[in-house]
Amino acid sequence: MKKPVKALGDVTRQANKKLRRERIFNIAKRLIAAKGLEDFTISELAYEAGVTTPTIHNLFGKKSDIIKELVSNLIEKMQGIALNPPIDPIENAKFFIDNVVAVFEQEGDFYRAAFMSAERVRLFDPRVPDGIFQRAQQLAAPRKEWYESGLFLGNIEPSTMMKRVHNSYRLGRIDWVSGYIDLNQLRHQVLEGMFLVYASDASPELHARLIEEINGLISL
Amino acid sequence: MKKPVKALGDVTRQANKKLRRERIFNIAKRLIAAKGLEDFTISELAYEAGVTTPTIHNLFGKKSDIIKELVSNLIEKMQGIALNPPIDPIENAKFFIDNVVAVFEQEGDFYRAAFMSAERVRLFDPRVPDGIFQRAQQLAAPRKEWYESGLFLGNIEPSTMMKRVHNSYRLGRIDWVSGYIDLNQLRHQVLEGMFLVYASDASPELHARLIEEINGLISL
DNA sequence: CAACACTTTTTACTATCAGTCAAAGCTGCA
DNA sequence: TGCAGCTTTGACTGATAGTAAAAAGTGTTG
Repeated sequence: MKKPVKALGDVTRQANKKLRRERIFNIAKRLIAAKGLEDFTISELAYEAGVTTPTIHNLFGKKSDIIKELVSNLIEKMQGIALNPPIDPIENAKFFIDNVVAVFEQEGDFYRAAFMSAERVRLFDPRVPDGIFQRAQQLAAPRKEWYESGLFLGNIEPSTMMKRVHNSYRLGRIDWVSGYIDLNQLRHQVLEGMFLVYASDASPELHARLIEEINGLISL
Repeated sequence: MKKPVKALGDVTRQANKKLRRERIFNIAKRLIAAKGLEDFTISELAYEAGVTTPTIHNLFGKKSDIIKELVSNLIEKMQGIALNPPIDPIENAKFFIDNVVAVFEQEGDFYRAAFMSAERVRLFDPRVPDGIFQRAQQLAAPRKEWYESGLFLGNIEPSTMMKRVHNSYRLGRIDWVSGYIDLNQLRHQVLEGMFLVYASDASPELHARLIEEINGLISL
């Protein structure tokens, strides 16, 4: 029985492979973002990358593996968002969506491709306990301080508020990924949705501020 | 020059053809609803229908024509909706969603397949003025009476309320079509969303009633 | 710098998909 | 029953994902 032996130049080879892989992966992102998942073909990717199709399969596995990889990159990046949000609900909402928009703006192609892929593989299935959906939803939960300080009246279940806030973001994102709205409209739509949800259980003071914010959005 | 001559038995033939077509079209709906547009193949449809693929093409044209037909059927059905909704906002919301659920329940396969197809061909693009989206959105507009009678305070633009109400329905429908939620959950989710939007601009009396309704939903 | 050992790419292939065409088969009526 | 025209089918094309094994390439070491 022979031990399997690593190639002598394995470290260098792996590094090179990673570079090649990265170069092709970026082309894949661009193609998926530009044409959608349906019209993204391995053969076109191979052509654009100047290699043949088996090379793509060698580097990435199946087509669905490319999609999976996009998705896992997405999850990684999304976990870096929204770490130190402001205390005020209105500022909090703005902080959240501004962060999201900034991230999307930087790598729009990638995010649109990744979200398309994610929907396709049902990554955001809300029925999975502890799945991505559940965790993302938690981020939308109203803070305890908002109830303690009387900003929120507490007549509506916090979990209900959370779901509705998350839904505002979710639909906005779907519309953006579908190409129906741009990032400005995304920001507008998500903020409007969040403010309206907050307004449904806000103290008179907060309610007045929210109304002002909502009406201010329209004029933009 | 010969006149093209209709077959002698043309009337009977056309009637039979319509029956065959309908039978296969129903199988197509079932397959699309069950597996999604991506995994719906002409060959499987042919196999399920007990014919060969050219027959499918003869009866329906291209695969995209089947999708188009689903979409045009959907448009037709949606135009037939002539509602006579109750005056009270809460009853109005329930009336709306109960109607929707009843319709979806009756022909679930068709509606899921048709909505998938509609998304695919961007039928619901909100940017098209006077498109389906815009017209559907109008149905969600709050009534003038609600402002005149003081049920709604009028601090938030009616058009804003309309958009948010419509969005509640829209996301619920997307989740149902995607298979994430069933019709009961759809009803729950859409009502919760509509009530929360209403609550953001409701008079104290209406607000109290809405809170009760929202909290009543949870226990179901 | 040449030879080796292993990696990487490619050539050539299979299977499945949508879609086409002309020939064979069938149907409804006289 | 015979036939005109409709309907289905066998046999095909071209595009797609994916695979196996031969060919080409690469980093290291003597």
